[in-house]
Amino acid sequence: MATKPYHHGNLKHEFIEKGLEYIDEHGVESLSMRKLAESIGVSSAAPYAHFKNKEAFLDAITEYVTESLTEALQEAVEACTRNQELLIELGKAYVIFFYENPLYYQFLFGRGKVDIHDYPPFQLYSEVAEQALKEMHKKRLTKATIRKKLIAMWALVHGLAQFALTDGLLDTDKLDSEIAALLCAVDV
Amino acid sequence: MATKPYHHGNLKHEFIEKGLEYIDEHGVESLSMRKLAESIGVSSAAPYAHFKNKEAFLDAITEYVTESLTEALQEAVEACTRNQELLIELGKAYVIFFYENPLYYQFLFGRGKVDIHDYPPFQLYSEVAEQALKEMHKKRLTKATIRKKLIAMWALVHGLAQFALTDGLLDTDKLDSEIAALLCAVDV
DNA sequence: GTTCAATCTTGACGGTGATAAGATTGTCGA
DNA sequence: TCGACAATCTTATCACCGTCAAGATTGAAC
Repeated sequence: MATKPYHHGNLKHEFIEKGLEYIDEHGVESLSMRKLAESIGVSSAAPYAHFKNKEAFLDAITEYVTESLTEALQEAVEACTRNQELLIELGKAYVIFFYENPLYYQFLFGRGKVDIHDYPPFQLYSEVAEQALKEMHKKRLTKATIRKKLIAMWALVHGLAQFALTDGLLDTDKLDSEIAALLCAVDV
Repeated sequence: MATKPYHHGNLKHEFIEKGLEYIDEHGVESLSMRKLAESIGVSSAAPYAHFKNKEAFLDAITEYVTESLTEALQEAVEACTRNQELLIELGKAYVIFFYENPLYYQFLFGRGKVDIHDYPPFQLYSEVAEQALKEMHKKRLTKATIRKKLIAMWALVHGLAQFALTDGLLDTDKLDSEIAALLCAVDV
């Protein structure tokens, strides 16, 4: 029989993976390093060779979730060509990401670790949306106007994500058209 | 010298008050029932005569914060008469509430306990805003349109509150006009 | 004044994050 | 090939946490 090796080999990665899974299922509140370690079959002190402490571990997961979200947005960008569509598709991708993983929203924004200034999803959104806005309005917009529209659109999308967590508020069958209609309320 | 009485007399209230204070200063993450009990000068098991467990205690604080927010909105309503102003003042009150107590935002929405369907601030906002919208448009709006506008406005305001937590994104000197300008981006 | 329920203390339990000390192993240069 | 070294893991332990059971203290009601 194959006894398990003393060195796991990929413990850091498996910890993040299992942590992600746990948060997705039960939320971060009841997550413990010890339970995670046990479920992997490793001692309770093992993770501390890879993460300074629990907070650093959760930071690593935050980074992972943020990357996933950025990728989802990136895919939305690549999947469409027209500028008007682009803004809507970006918003949809953002809302749907959290609609499909409601506990990620709590995890991400409940820890107060997201600094908008250094938040890749917002950076990607800003660049893409700014470009689209400029093309749509043929460069007639001032910087201040663009900034205002960007913040308004992003805030709307981010707020909608919170709504998406509550059942029944957004019609899930028509999530696409719902979001499109709402985004159109902002005069872009 | 006056020895402290065996019965505190108002422990439940003081616990909520101290808990609120602690969350406002340090956030909910490091809050412990024991520390709170000690700071009040009572044994660690004392609070459990008033709260079933820690979660129930935090629920009580949630209720308190929610009430405070509702009152802030109510004051904003009473302080202005014109309908156009009303929508903006409501939004401002909401954003400023969390701008002044950033950790409340994390506490409230990081626990996943806020059910929009039973969230007094949203109910108040909905009633007031719906009334204002109807008067402004002389009853020409369909129910679907009103619903759409309500959700859009609320989502925008709620998203802005998240922004307000990040320094520098909203110009704090001109918070009033900033919010007004952003809300005007929604075609109300 | 007795009784009773509410309130508080003491003491304990299992679970948690974290650290120190030591065991095990892969790696890399001599 | 071998020996050192660093990385990784275990064991044992610590202080802290939420929570409960048992009992002490008290105000209020009869």
